[in-house]
Amino acid sequence: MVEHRADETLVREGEVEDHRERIQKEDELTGEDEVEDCPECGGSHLVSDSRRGEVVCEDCGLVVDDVQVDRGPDWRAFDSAERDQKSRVGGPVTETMHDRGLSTEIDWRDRDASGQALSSEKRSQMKRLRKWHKRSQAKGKERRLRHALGEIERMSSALNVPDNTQEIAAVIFRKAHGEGLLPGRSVEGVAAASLYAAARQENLPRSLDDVADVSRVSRQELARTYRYIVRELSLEIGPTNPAKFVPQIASELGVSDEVEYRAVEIIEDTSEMGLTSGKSPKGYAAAAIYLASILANDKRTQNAVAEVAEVTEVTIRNRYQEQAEAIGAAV
DNA sequence: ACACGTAGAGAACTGGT
DNA sequence: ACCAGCACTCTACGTGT
Repeated sequence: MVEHRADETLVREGEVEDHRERIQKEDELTGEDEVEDCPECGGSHLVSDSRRGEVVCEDCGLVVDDVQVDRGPDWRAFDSAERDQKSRVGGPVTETMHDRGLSTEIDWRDRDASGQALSSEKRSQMKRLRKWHKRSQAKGKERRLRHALGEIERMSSALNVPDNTQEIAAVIFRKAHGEGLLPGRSVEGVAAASLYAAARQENLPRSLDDVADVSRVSRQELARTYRYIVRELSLEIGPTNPAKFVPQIASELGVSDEVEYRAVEIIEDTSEMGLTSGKSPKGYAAAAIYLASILANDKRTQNAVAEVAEVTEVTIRNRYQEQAEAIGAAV
């Protein structure tokens, strides 16, 4: 009864607290902090997320600055030994290439760098080289990896998934591959599931349907594979905290700060009682805002709230009554 | 107009076999 | 791997204020 869907819309009981702590830790690490006002809506909820390299307005969702450059190293070292180990020079090593980008390309054309045809002696030498190069590159496992990473890249670009999330997907796939989770499952399915898991981990709003649409597997297979790899790799996928949806909906509705504040309060209080478990976080947030708008004398109609939150009135009705009862508010 | 309730459909999860 | 059962959401419609 506690969790009956692993869908993106779900909140799992017990994970909420853990997740909150984790988010807090992450925030400390990445230095997520408030900056000026949003040029679009004037809201004061601009948040700089250096982990994702974006400055985003929590009110209207505007990405103010997505080319924020992280000038620091992409690793952290705590002593000099570690620094020696992690520091590196050379081309960027990327997880999205099957050999992490450490490849050598040998052109198939028998031309030298200036376009001149090669001598026959050189030609046969190149032929030998190509043969061994291919053999060393793409035998068995490696070929599958390359196929999968190609898939991840294709789906990522179709879904507008940022590069770093793509890299995370690649890491997840490598892990699944390394743990021997592939036999019996399609490479495409695991690749798609890895991408979906990466998006979930990064809190990117990509639904199962979105990913299934661009993948070569059915939604069902994707969901099954996703659950499987999450379980087998013990991936920590946080539940979606309903409170995350509050600023967006509140600002679109144009309610007072008090409503927003009280809505978050309602969510926090009631989720402690396990009311969010199994419910759609967005619908839950919408209901809290509706209830808060009544309590704060800044009432919006169910219809209006339902519209901006993209849920139905029915859902709001059901949720807000539970919430009202739970916090002992007479409505 | 707005709020409320309900029925039936549909999708998705758990647990059992 | 399939099936039954089930909580949840949605659509649709009727009723009450």
